[in-house]
Amino acid sequence: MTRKKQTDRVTITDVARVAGVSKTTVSRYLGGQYHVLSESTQARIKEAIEQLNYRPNQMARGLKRDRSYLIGMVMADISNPYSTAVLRGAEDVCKQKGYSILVCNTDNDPAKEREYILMLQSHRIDGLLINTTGKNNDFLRELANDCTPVVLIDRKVPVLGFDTVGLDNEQATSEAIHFLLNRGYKRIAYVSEPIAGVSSRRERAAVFTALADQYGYSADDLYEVNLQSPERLSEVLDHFLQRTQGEKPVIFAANGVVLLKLIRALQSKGISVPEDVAVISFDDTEWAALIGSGITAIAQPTYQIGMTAMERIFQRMEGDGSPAQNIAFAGKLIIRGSTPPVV
Amino acid sequence: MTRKKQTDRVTITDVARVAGVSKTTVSRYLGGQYHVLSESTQARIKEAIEQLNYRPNQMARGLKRDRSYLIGMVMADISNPYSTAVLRGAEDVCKQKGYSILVCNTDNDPAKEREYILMLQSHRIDGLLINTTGKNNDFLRELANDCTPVVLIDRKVPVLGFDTVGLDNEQATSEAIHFLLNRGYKRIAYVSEPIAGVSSRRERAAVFTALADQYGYSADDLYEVNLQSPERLSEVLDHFLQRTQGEKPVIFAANGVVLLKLIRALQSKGISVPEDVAVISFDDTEWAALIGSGITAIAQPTYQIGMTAMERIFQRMEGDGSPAQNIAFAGKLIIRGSTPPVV
DNA sequence: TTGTAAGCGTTATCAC
DNA sequence: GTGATAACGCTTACAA
Repeated sequence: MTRKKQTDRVTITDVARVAGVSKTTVSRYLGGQYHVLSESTQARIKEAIEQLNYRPNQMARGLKRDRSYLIGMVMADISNPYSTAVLRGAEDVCKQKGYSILVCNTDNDPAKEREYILMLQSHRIDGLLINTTGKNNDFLRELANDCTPVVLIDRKVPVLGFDTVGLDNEQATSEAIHFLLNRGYKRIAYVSEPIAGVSSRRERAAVFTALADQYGYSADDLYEVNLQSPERLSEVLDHFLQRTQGEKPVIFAANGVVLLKLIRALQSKGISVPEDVAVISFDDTEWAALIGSGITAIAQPTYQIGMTAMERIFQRMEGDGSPAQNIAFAGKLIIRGSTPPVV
Repeated sequence: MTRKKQTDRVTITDVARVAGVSKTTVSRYLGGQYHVLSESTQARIKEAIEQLNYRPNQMARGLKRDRSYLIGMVMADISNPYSTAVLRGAEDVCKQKGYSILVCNTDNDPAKEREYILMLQSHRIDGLLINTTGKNNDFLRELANDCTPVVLIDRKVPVLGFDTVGLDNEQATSEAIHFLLNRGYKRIAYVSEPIAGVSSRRERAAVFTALADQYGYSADDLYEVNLQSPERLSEVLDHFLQRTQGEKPVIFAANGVVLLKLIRALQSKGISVPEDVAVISFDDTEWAALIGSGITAIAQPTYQIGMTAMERIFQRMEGDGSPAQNIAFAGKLIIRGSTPPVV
């Protein structure tokens, strides 16, 4: 297999030579300025390009035009199906505009987040989508002085003038809790990953707390668990279920990852859903319907979130200077067998 | 919020001016050639860079050095957890080397695959990871004439001299079938997505077929289903289960996505696992353990597949001209409740 | 140890 | 309609 040297790549100069015109003319053709080109010239250039299998060099083009045709996407956890669903929406918009996406996974590590953002800046990305770790607020604030449009996904950063796209956590959480209350549940636990710094977690938890007094369940049953340590979740379950005095308990998982660990913990303890405890969760994962008689879940319009976020980027790139928007989509409650009416 | 114009970006010239040295000297500093720089010069440059918050422009650097520091990753289905797991492995290797990944999702559409590859070539990616749709063989073959290292993931392309990284499908399938036979199963159905063009599907199915005569199960129970149409899967189940004359049947799902649809179909038909039918599957998805008493599955070392693929890319970039390698990792059978011994 | 100058592959400005 | 030519921000001979 012979390998062509990179430097042997065909350039606009080659095309110009073969077509018998100047680089400028070829460049005009590439730029789609057909109205200033004669038919015959167009035809000759077209042929030369095909014959040579020419592909314009985006680095050169980008250097000159001060655009990279690259969008950065920094996600806290790419393994979360939420992230890939958002990515798909974002990508479809990008593709249509001739842009490509640089994907970075921070693993919820703020240091990685900073490093990746610096790296992306080096590539002169034209836009940046961030699902932030929530622990780089000062650093992110500096991005605001930058020229590059930034859209935050799911997680907001206080004070900043960034566009934000995500779920209407207030509506979704409230709807879910009212649903549980209507079904007759009086003892509700809310289990979340660590809330500090992550706006969506905070917003959801706040609704749980705010409605507690009003509706007579205990705000104390808000549990933060670090999912790295399974013991903690086990303790939380013991603590909560022990407190349920005859009343049917329900556990509200703050996202799909929590739900996964929760189900695992319940199974290992021999606790049945929904006989012993009811379950409801954020994120309608692909497998939620398959667990037992199905897990009641709040579905997010993830694809649309990705699309919308990317559309904001392009609007900003095209000069939209309006104040930062906060776009929140409604969640949809999918009722399944894990939350039967309390008899 | 004031927006800096892109053209106001600080350049190496600015740094040189502030530090009171030439561009060349700054470039040497950036390139890490500290041995040719005086301590005081280094210090002044360092300070200037920090003061100005300078980030080198990768497009300019890339144009000059004929390297983009970009790797393309073209996946047939980014929604598949397999893809993101591979991505994580690939990304960790990249990050350490200062490279970034351009992620493209083809949705198993050959046209999209071609478009994305052309786009990536335009960006002059330094390496390309492809999990191909399997329907662009001629197109892919042309990539071999290119200078850019290509590594195929999971799915091979006939004849081509590309490095390949994936599962040892022969070993894994064979091991799983022998496991089923040892457990006493005599009626085995293998359910796969359309096999045409996808080497991993072909390899797995071939083992199922090859062992059929030898071990007395029917090679006719190899079913190809298009997962877009749920009816087809339902028909397959009817057909197969009707054929099982008193013998305990087991269904072998060719990957995690098939498993998902399979479980859904079984549930909607009221067929119990493992009472009515046993189930085994490729891909140890995060939820496999949670379905009923757990689904027996063949785990792939996905993270390692991603790492290894990316390492091959870098080895090729660094001049390794050895013949194309075919790297196949062993799968690991995770035995759960869905395949009890036949009594 | 440092600097000058050419050039990477494009596009933009100006001329014809 | 078309073409010279000068950038874009960087690296790299070659000089000093």
